[in-house]
Formats: sequence, structure tokens, C-alpha cells
Amino acid sequence: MSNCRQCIIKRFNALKTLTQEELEKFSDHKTTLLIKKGENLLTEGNAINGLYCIRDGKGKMTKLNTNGKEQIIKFIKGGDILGHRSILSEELVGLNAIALEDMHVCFIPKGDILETIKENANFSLDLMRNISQQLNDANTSISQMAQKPVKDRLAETLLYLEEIFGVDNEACIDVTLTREEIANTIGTATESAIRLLSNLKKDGVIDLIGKKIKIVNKSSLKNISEGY
Amino acid sequence: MSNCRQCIIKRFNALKTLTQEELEKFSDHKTTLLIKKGENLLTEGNAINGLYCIRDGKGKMTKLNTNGKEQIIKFIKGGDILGHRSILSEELVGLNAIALEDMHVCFIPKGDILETIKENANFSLDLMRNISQQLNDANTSISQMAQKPVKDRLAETLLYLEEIFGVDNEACIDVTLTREEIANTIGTATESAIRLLSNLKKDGVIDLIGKKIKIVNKSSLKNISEGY
DNA sequence: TTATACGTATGACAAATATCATATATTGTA
DNA sequence: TACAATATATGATATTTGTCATACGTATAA
Repeated sequence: MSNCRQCIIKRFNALKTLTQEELEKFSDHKTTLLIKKGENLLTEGNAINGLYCIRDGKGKMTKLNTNGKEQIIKFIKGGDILGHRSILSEELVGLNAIALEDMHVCFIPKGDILETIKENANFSLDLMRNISQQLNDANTSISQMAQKPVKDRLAETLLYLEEIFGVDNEACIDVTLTREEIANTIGTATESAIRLLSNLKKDGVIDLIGKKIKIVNKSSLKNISEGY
Repeated sequence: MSNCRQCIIKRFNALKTLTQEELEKFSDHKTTLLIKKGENLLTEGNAINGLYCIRDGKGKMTKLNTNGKEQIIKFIKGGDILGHRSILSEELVGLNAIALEDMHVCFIPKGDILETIKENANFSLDLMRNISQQLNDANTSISQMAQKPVKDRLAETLLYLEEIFGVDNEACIDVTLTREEIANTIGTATESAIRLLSNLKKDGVIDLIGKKIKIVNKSSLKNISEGY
């Protein structure tokens, strides 16, 4: 099992302000998990007793609707931290975290986190910054969900996916989602998502290679996402 | 001008964990503002240099869309604190805060807030809890905007408004909104909102008395909000 | 008070989106 | 490999929602 002090991932998230001693403490108490594709790391409504730090792998954060439909709220990848929101607000977990591919995740007990918050104001500030940014993103999402038509939201989502996950060596967005998952991200029926993807391909804006999606004309996609 | 130490409002928000000295400091540095109906307390895209604490009055938090349409993200009232998100994330203000009726608001400079965060871990934790809860609410909103039909969202919004603002002595929801503002909350056209309100009245679920709305059959409205 | 603007209301119609049906492709697995 | 299950694709149609037009009510200010 690796050491928190040497972990490269921590440089990219709120753990970067920890002191050597704090990292040592985390390292001693942490456990490392393998979450296989399709498995839940967090489950909506459950209690949580620590913070999760993703080492590698990709995942989705979802919410189950009253009608049983899945809504994807955001995507996660290496470097992201999970669970701090519920630890801080002392609420149950609000979203499911589900692996889209195998993920390695470190778990740090709640006690260590709360202790460190009290001792290290910079760590505390970094956690707040993280949640603050998430809140800003979420507010933007609300506005877009409420007012943009499905086609615009699809364009927006494709740009967001490329930004988050980057592209593979064939310039395709480097994440594999089913059409249903795309539909559940933008909040529409699976058939509608499929149809609109086909249209974008027909118009030469994107290319569909199996499940992989390549953005061919980014500026055009940006225009569509803004309603032009 | 009143004193933070005696202010009753602070008991209901994140300021409740402040020490006597901290309250004294806030009190010495604070300024009190009157924001008249229709005026902006915060404006999207502006920088901010302090925290606002609402003493009384009601307001809306909005976001302007690329098409120029207003989306109402949430409502605010006495006891709410504003601006901590942008202070913490060091980002520009993300939402407009606009008075729905005259508001009295206290302003506490950013320096005092950041200083207190570093010294008082409980204050820090309370701010995080506040933002964490807002994030949870926002995620719920995303899901509902994406997947619920307009009628369900209207029902949901009416229940939410009654919960936030309570009822007046005639059992009407104690806030005055235009039909357009209701439409901008649920993300629909003004005409659609008007039509659906008329339907709910026709079905005896609500009553419309001028601009005031009375929930007549709450359990029925709850069912509608859940898609039955 | 009257004129003007604005908010509310409702019908008619258009556009967007969902649903249902069915065909084909892909994937996982015995 | 072959079968079954699942995912993708697309047409036809139904439903939801938006837009435009118009009428009426209400507030505001000269």
C-alpha cells in the first residue's frame, strides 16, 4: 500500500496543504479500495464516516428520481475527493458515486479529517473552496437545465466531457458512456439523445465511432450550446 | 446602528458560533444597508469584498442566461448570509441577489471573515455546513429540473415557497411574486405558468387571490409534485 | 381622472420532446 | 461459435410546452 506523502494525486486537490505530520497520520489510518466498474463507492441515503480520494479511474455521481430514473449530476476522476460534503454538513450522502471503469480509491476516517480541519485553517479553506466551486457549477447547471433546449444541453455536455476527461490517441473523448447515460446527464429520453447525436454527426459537428465520440468542429458545437 | 452582539438574527445562521470578541469586531467594522425593492444587493460577475447578513426582507437569487432570460435559483430572507461562497472560492459573484421587498442588510468586511475563519474552527465549520447544504439543495434542483415536467415543478415550487416564507393571516403564501418570476423559478414560459396555476385553481388544489397564492390541498399538491 | 404601461388570462397554433414500435448492431456468456 | 441479452438506431405518433395574438384587469403617473 502506498504512502500519502508520496502520492502524486494529492497535489491536485484539497489535500495539497497538509503538513508532513498530517499526511503521515492520514497514511497510517487510510485504507485503499478497488471499486470495480458498475459498483457503488457511495450510495445515496447512506451514512458516511470518512473522506474518499480517487487515485485513478472514472465515475459518475447520480441521483435517483421519485420515478426511479437516474439523473447524472457530475462526473469524477483521479484527484477528486468525495464525501467531504456529507461529513461537513453531517447529512446523509446525497448522491451515488458509481464507477464507470475500475477505480482505486483511498479512504481517510472522518475523525482525522475533522481534527485536521480544526488544526489546519488552510486545509479547511481548501475544502470550502472545493465545495464553493461545486456549488457554483451546480447553480449554472440548474439554469441550463431549466432554460436550454435538449440539443443545446447535449452540445454543452459533450464539451464538458472533453474538458474533464480529455481525448484519447484518436482524438475521441476519453470516456465510454452508454447513450442512456448521456441522456441521463442532459435530462432527456434515451431515444432523443440518440437522435440528436445522429443529427450532430450528420451535420459534421461530431463523429461517432462505436461508443466513442469525437468532437470534429468545436466552435460549431459551442455555438449550438449557446443556442445558435 | 445596532450591535452584532445583540442582534437576534445571528442566532439562526453561521454567525451563532462567534465569540464575544469576534462579534465586537464585526460590530465595529460592519455597515448597514437598505436595499430597496427591485435593487441588487449582489450582481453576477462583480467582485465582492465582504459578507452580507440579511436582517429582514425577502429577495431572489438569479442568474442571467445566454439568451438574456432570468433564472431564479433560490429565495432569501432574514437570517440568510450571502457572499461567503465567492469570498471562500475567490471567484466573482455567481448570482444576482435582488430585493423582492425592502431589505435591511449588514455588511462585514472580507478581512474580518477570513481572519475569523482561521481563528475559530467552529465558525469555519458552520460556513462549510451552510455551503454544503446549499450544494445538496442545488443537486436536488438539477435532478428535478432535468426530469420533472413543468406541472410537477410548479407544485414543488409552491410547497417550497410556503416552507420558506410561511403564510400570512389569510393562509396565503407570504411572498408576492409576479407570474413571470414564478415561471423563471420553474424554468418555463410565463404563459405556461399562468395556465398551470389556473388549472390548479380549477382543481381546487390552490386558490389565487390577486397575486397571493393559497395552498388549499397540500397533500394533493405533494402528489402532483411527485408525478401522481 | 385619464392615458399608458404592465401584468394576467386564455385561445389557437407551432415546435420540441416523449413514447411506442420495430429493426439492426453489439456485447457478454454458455 | 452461437445464443441471449442489451444497446443503438430510426420511423410514426402522442403529449408537452412554447409562441403568437388578443383581451382584460390593475397599477402608475402626468
